Amino acid sequence: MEISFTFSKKERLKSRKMIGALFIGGKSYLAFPLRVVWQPFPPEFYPTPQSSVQVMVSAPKKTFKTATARNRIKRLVREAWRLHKHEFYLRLPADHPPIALLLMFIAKEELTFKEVEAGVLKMIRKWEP
RNA sequence: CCCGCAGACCGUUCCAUCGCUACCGCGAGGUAGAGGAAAGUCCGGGCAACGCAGAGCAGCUUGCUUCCUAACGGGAAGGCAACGUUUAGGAAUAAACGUUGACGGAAAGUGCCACAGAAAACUAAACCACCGUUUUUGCAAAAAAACGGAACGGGUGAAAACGUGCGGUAAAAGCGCACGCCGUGUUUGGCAACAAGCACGGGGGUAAACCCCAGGCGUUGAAAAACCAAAUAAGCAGUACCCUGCGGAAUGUAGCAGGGAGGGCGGCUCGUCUUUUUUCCGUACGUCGGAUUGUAUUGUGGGUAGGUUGCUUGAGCCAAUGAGCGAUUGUUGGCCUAGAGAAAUGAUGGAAGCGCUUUGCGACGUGUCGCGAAGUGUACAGAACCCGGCUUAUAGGUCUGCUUUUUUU
RNA sequence: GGCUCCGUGGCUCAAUGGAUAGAGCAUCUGACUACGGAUCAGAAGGUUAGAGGUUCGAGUCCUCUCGGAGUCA
Repeated sequence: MEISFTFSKKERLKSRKMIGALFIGGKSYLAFPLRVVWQPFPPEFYPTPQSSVQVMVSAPKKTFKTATARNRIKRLVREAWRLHKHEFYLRLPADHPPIALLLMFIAKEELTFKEVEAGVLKMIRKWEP
């Protein structure tokens, strides 16, 4: 498998409907400082996902008041995912349906890139289909 | 020079690696990519949809004048008021400079003004003190009581019925006079707010209490709106709801048997159960035609998921020059400068710049400057249709003007 | 992105522009009791979210800021 570090529009979760479904019925687990929520796409889902994994990142407004702080957190998490997502792809069975993935940042203060990267690696290790 | 205040402006840069969004290119790749507040949403517009004869009422909102502007609750210039400082005056007050001002109307009306005080607003009101007359007491001075005069003084209060001074009087009072404040009318100056003069008058505060006067305002906001369009509901249009035989009725429109087709149940080359529409009309008497209702299905329709447009060339930016005290604006030339959409503009590493602290060396005017080292800081904050303002946040720096103090000459 | 509302002791709420902002629960102290509860008496606890203004006087009226809640597909 070719290792790619890109993170384009196709790999982002953009469907409002799928996001709503995630919050209602997604499976979740904790990998501090992240809380992971995920769910496979239903087979008849339209528009058909272009990638085997679609990811979104969120940071709560309650702990990070300013838009700048939230942007910073989301960029760090997205950057860590971009650099390590190929490891997740290796753990994914070939015949598995496409999945939607939500990474919620739940720490109370801003962390460094190293700490966020460790969290993303932990999250990939803990994932089980 | 330092500090402070006011105003205007700037508000990090470079390299490497891995990325993101848009556009261009067949491709390799190339080009562009947050702000002064992008923020708060406090105002005003553009734009869009819907509504709309005209006028008024209600509601909301603005409030010295003139000007600027697409418009504004914004800005400019001016007027007036309050406060501070200085000067003049015996004082009320005036002038100059600075700062601030939601700055129409309280002599249209209504309400309110706690406590204290005699009285908080009817040409009002007599608590103490003041003055006169009468009576009583007393040698007298005077005291007490009654009646009357009188808002000058005291006291209360945030505020006491124009202010200061002189006259006047038994004592007093805008009662009279001079100066001053204020209102109305009028003349002059000014585009106007307003100012000055003259005449008449006499006035508590509160309109960010009700209210009066004058001006303005249709409603809803890009989740607006237009287009394409899975799904699904209503509506509209079309099609289907059977075949064979027997047989009843004519005052009627039904029934029976078999077959076909669909569905359910039972381990199933069968069996069994069930459905094959409802209501009505007829000039038809053929088991025919029409209407209606229901079901199924096709099309249409509608517009959800999703997509496209709106979406960045605009009251645009820069420069020169003309008009204006100024806000602003005319002309000419040049430029194109983010366009995302659960939401891009980044991450990591390394340099540099700037500031602060500590410290070493040198210079001189002895607390500053220059050079070097170490540590540390580098803010507030992220476009969401677009503009014009206001308000709030902000490390550090630059420029201009000014007050006071200190030091030196 | 737009709109509406709210903010008063630890909690739940009052207060017409007018004295030192009041009530219940909770807290503390004392009494009662062998002890505790209940009861009785008393006390403490407030920058009325913050700042500025109007007024003689502001929790209340006006402006701005901060925080919170709700609502519109």
